[in-house]
Amino acid sequence: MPRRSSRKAAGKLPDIRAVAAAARVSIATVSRTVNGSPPVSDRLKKRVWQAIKQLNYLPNTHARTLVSGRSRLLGIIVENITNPFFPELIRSFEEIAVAHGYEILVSSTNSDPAVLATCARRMLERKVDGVAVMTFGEEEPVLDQIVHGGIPIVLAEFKLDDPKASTILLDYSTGIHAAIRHLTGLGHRAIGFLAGPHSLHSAITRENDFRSAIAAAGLPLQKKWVIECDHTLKGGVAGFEQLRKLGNRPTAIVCSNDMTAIGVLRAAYAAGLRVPEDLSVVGLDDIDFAAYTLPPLTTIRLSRVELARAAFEALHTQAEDPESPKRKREFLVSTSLVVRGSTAPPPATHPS
Amino acid sequence: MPRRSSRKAAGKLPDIRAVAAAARVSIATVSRTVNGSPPVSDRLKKRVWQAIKQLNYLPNTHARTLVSGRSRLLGIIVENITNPFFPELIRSFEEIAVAHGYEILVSSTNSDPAVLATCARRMLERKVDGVAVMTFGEEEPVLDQIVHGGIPIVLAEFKLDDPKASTILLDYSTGIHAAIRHLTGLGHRAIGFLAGPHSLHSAITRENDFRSAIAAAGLPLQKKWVIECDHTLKGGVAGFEQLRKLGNRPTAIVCSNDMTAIGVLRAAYAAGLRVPEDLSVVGLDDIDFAAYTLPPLTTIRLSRVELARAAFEALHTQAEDPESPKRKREFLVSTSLVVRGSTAPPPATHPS
DNA sequence: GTGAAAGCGCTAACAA
DNA sequence: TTGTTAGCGCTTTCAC
Repeated sequence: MPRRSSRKAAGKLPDIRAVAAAARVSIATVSRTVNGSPPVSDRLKKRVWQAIKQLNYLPNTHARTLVSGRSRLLGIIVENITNPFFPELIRSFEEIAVAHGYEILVSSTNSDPAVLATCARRMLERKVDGVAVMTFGEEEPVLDQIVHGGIPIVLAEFKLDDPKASTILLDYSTGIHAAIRHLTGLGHRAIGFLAGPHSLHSAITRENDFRSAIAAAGLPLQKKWVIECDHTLKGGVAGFEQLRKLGNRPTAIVCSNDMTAIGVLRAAYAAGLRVPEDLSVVGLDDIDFAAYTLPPLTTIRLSRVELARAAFEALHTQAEDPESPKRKREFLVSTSLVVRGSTAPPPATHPS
Repeated sequence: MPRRSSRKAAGKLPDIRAVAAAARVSIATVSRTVNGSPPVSDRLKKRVWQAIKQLNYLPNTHARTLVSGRSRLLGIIVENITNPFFPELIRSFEEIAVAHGYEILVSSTNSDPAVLATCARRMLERKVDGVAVMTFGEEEPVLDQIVHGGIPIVLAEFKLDDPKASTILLDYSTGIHAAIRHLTGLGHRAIGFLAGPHSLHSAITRENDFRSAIAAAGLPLQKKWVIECDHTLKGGVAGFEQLRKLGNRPTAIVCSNDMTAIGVLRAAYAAGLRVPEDLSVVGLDDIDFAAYTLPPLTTIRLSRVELARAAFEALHTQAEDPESPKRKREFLVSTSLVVRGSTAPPPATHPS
């Protein structure tokens, strides 16, 4: 086995001492070189890098973390990894994090507070440098744990009164108002809303924004046209069924998220209704899939990239520069309407 | 601030020494208690747990890893997290891992060997206890690095000649043969195949299995009906377009994965063709979404749960019990046909 | 059963 | 500029 690693006792990975020995310098010099800490001469630097390459040395992050107190690990806790919105968010977050030399730890709570507690514990044990809590729910009590662990935290739609906490505000209003204007412009006056579970802040905010947009459009709000669903595809199917059972159903439906809207598409098809000719449907999120439903979904885009970027920035600046007084504590991510094929003028015949 | 943590100097998290002091025992006893190592009397055990609870103590995993050499961290490298198959796989893998007290590190290579190399390096630095490589591609050279790092590894569809390596074999053949039998049973004789990128082992295996299934059915293979796509939805759209340009197109199309099949559904709709009346479509994977396409997709199921379970088992047994001679080195995950709405008898009129 | 003490591999003071 | 050394928080011999 003519491998470079055969020089040392087999089975043992090279450590900083091995590198120091090979480069004939002290371990401090190796450490400095690896970390780019200033005072190292080019001559030694070169010798060290050569030894590192030769031995195939990789620094042990655990040892590093132990002494430096920084793990370069970031946690992200999402509500439900089954909803495509979240993998997309995680992916953006990971890309940014890895580009900055961080690793990420992912957890999905499935909206279960007990699971959230476990997640928080796991993050604390692994000494993450920050946690992004993207659950959009009722989380205050458990989060306490993280905050008291002294770890930077960033939340979506939730303010925590702690210097280590930041908040990302989601401006659903802009997108939802645009959607309603789009619909009324098309001639719709009967507009329903399939809401998310009321246990989520975001769901309530979205519903409220819908109500105010309807009011702003001068439309009366039909109470039974606002139905609480659960942000899943199945929930959307069920919600639409409920709406259909009503004597008069709306000609357009706005949904609290895309999965719900896709459920409506599905249920409408099963009921023999054509979208958008017989029924207009609007989603919210603009998951990747939305462009490929049949018909392509008109939806309110909530950029995962922006959200991930804001979350990372909040954590990163807090971790790097905790004292900075000018550190941003609040971030705003906006929404916008994407018009595709699931909306059209209402049928000419009066709706029943 | 009447918090339990106020007893110690603020700002500092309780460590094992603090617990030992509070329980009036040595740190060794605390360690033994936490780890469930045998010789600790119930009396002391109780005192220790009480102190732990009281101080809200969490062991530092990095310190633990440093001394024990085990990180309880498992890596999973996937080909493309954008394909819903992979988030679903990751999720299963995570569930199993967390249930066993492991944490996971996720990486997506996007089929780029350079990224794979980076991933491998990241995993090595974090001292993972094992890596599941679910890229289904050409990876031998880089993987060397992991193997030489002495870390257990499990690959999909790829055998590595190393005692630390295991393999998961995918039995596509069963499912694909079942699909062809289903199609011929329906009356189809003109069957096309939209393959995956030839850079992936799995894509080639799937294509070969298709060819042999066609032969087994006694059908002639139309060469131009086998088209290389790229396992994406867009690729499926393009592949179908190509097929449609042919004078005579097949009455049924089997796709190398579900995303491709969904692309075909989409493209067929755009072309004014009805599925399954005018065209039958079969996918492969059975991603969660497949049940909700319009129409629901008939597909060959490749269980993510089984795959994840096999991957975890391979890594876990190898990590826990490396010497065991009876350790399984090969795992088999099978496939099966799920008949839904995208397949039906071919149109009565002869295909052009 | 329990405790004292020796490190795991590394960074950061402090000296030189 | 470089080297020496003292831990980071924990597990694990080894004595008691």
